[in-house]
Amino acid sequence: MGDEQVVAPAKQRRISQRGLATRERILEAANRLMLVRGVNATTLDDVREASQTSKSQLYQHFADKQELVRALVKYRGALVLARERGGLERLRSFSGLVRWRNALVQANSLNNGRYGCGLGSMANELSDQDEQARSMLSETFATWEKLISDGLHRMRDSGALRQDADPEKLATGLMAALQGGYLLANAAHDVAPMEVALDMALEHIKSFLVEPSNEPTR
Amino acid sequence: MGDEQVVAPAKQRRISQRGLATRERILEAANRLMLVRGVNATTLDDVREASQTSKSQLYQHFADKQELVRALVKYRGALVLARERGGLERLRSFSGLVRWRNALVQANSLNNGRYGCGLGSMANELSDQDEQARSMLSETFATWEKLISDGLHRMRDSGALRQDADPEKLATGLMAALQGGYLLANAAHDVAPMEVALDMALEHIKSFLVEPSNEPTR
DNA sequence: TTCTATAGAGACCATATGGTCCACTTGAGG
DNA sequence: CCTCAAGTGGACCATATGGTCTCTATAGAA
Repeated sequence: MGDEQVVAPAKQRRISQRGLATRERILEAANRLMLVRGVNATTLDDVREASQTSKSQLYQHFADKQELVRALVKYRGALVLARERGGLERLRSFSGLVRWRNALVQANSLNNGRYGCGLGSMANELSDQDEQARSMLSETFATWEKLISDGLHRMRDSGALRQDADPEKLATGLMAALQGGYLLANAAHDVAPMEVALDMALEHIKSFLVEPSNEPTR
Repeated sequence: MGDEQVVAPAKQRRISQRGLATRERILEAANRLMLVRGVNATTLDDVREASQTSKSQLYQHFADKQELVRALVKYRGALVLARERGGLERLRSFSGLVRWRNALVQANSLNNGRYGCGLGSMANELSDQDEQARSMLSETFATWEKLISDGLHRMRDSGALRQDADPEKLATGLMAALQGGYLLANAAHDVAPMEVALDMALEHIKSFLVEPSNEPTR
């Protein structure tokens, strides 16, 4: 052994558009089903049926269920981060934070609080079951928090936030309030707790504003 | 139909000490296993083995797995509420809140952030799967929050908290921070996020103190 | 058009898991 | 001591579920 890596072109399997589309369809179906039923309560047969594919497709694209789940963690993480980048990368003021809050609350209220956060629920279910998934989720949360803390840094640099504000801690606190809010809202089937939680976190951030604004929190 | 309820003594099955002990053993084992593996990932055989019982015991005390899970929801709820009553029913000052925070953080740090809150994880897994369980969990959260808000009410009545403090909202916010903290800590395998989250909530409550104390947050 | 590798359908398999059943044991009341 | 219901052990069953395999269809390169 030693040179087969050089000689063999790694058996680079060609992948067609059609194949890619199928893979996408599977992930999309898994995403939908596992959000409402949870990962462990969703069977491969459910996914197969919902994605209009066959067993062989599932196993052509994913080695086993665990791999599908891990791919879903990436997929969902990418979705959430893309959405959040849209709402956070231009964040420069407290009112921007309020708009961000309102968007999350409104989206969740459409489900009456149900289902919670796609990342949070996976984290809960997988953290003690799949170390690799846990690690990816943890990184995704970190990236998400960074989007927030970057915005807070911009606010601090521009003088909107006081110097003694700690953007990293504020971001972690806000994320915890968001996740806890999702969880309580899901248990209550009511967005209200999520609103209260986010408002608390925003009030706390507000207390670091240089000149306390009179903007309504909602 | 109409009088069988009056006539029949409801087939009141005698239950012996021995039987009760077995039931307890089953619940205790289910509690332990399902906390670390999750409900759906724990099999009845796991529970049977861990509780040193047999299949017939399981089905003598619980109609099916769902009933066992519902019993566990009650069991765990009672445990948590008993523990929390101990820490909260004498709550009369901000420093009491800090002690409460410290106890939770220390307990969780023993697991390096793992496992999260027994109620929160069940809520996440069961809310979209078992309406009855969800409803019980939601009530348990409400009772838990009430323990907190009662304490805050006492603080407000005694003049420690300002009149414009809203104990119910503060309690919900604190609970969300706690649950979100558990979740992030579990994903990170590190208590730190939980500490930050709780500290944020406590800072927020502190901002309602009549005379801002200089007590350290930890 | 022909050839070949990928895409796809779905029968099939092994096992895990929830759930049933029956025979045996135990213990408290008569 | 006898009796009988509660308690217990564990074999057994049906099915769900993850996973494999084989045969066919399709599409792009030559």
